[in-house]
Amino acid sequence: MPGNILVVDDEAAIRQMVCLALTQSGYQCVEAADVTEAQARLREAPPDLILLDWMLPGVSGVDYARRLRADKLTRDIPVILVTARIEEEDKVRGLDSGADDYITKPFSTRELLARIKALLRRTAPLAAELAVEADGLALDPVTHRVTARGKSLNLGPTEFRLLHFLMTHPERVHSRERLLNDVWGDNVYVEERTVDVHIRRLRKVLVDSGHDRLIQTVRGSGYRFSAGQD
Amino acid sequence: MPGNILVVDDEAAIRQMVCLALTQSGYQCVEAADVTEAQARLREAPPDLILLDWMLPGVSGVDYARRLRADKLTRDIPVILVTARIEEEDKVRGLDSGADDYITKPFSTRELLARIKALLRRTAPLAAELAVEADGLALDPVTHRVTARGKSLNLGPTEFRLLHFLMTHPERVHSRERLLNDVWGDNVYVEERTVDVHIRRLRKVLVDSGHDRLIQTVRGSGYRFSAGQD
DNA sequence: CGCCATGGTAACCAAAATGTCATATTTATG
DNA sequence: CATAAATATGACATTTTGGTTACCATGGCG
Repeated sequence: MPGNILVVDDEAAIRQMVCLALTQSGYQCVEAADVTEAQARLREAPPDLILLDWMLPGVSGVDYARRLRADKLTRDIPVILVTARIEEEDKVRGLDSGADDYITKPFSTRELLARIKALLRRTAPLAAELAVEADGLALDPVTHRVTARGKSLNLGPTEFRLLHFLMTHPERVHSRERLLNDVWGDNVYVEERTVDVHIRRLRKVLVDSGHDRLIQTVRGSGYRFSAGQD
Repeated sequence: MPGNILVVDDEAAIRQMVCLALTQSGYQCVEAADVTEAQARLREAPPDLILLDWMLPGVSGVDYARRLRADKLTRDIPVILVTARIEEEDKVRGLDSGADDYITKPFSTRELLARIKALLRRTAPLAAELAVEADGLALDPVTHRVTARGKSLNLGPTEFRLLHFLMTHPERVHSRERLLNDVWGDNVYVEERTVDVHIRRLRKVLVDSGHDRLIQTVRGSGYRFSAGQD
């Protein structure tokens, strides 16, 4: 369970308050007062999430966020931008700094924790190169291989990506729209029903080992991968 | 569409002014003069947001905010603290108490409305993902699952939305008209009696675990979800 | 160039969901 | 207790949704 959070804020009081709340909730917290310090902490130990103040002395938070995105090493670390005023909220939202979420000051620790939790849950499975396993069904992104109880299966590229996405984001419903975005990629226009067909093809391959039951239809909503019960 | 706001302030004049502004903007407003009264109103019908005066006779607003956070039932209700003056120290203390935002007296209704709107917008998507539980009946919007004491139930889409709405707005009567608006959506025209049928279908699923008793008929008014007694 | 693998779409079918109505049942009230 | 109003219930027709298959387009490759 990842829980390493880097807090970048120039106000010591805020930093401490946030870190207190975070540690009390079971996260590890590392503080940095500015971008330089943040870079140093980053090199020591890459965090699982960065909480970044919008206003920083020297390089602004937004610019730094952009820089984080540009760097291959930090590209995949989710960022929450902390902004000062409500009025700026909309402005910030429009900017493509690459932040994954925003929170406006003053904020409650409750809201902060909720957003951190939500973001980590959304991105945590993004530990992309790791092999996934569920109920005897194993998928290895590196070797590009899928096995069901040791027996190797043969999937097409799209089915592979689809299964990979589902396995790394289990137990939640994914609308066809989301799947198209996340598996097919943005700015790809295909019919939503195409998802059905690929789900079908995927199930077909899995049916021999009985793993097709892991891919569940949620009528009216989409599909879900679940290793647990029905 | 959430819009139920509890206003806690000992000055009747302020309360009334605020409530007037709120109702004119389409919110429902419930008043309370002190913490005791607030608790009573809270039990009747949990609001979607609480506007809380910092200075209150007896228990202070900050302390009360903390207490709201401690209680599982009220934990997720966003709070705006109304303060007379705000200094750095108070700000930190207040943030620590779990309030989500501040507004300093005197304030314009415009600012108040802006903050309320912003806060509701900020917390709505978060709230939409929160799992709800009452008396062994659990509903998780993310996985789209409903379980009664661990046993998973099967609902149709409409029954799911209906139950979700009822569970997130418990302890209050919902007219058929309101339910049609909130569950079916605006600009959908169906007979009011249709609500009865879906209530019926929902109850049918819940009857095995005995949870059907949580959905109560209020003759002449509508339906109510109540985890406590009838 | 023909073959094959892959992916997208359309068409058809089955199942589920939904709205409405007719009828039964309950409840409030005089 | 009779009556009317409100609600519950079951049945039905219709619509929506998803499963499945067939077919076509594309692109790599011998």
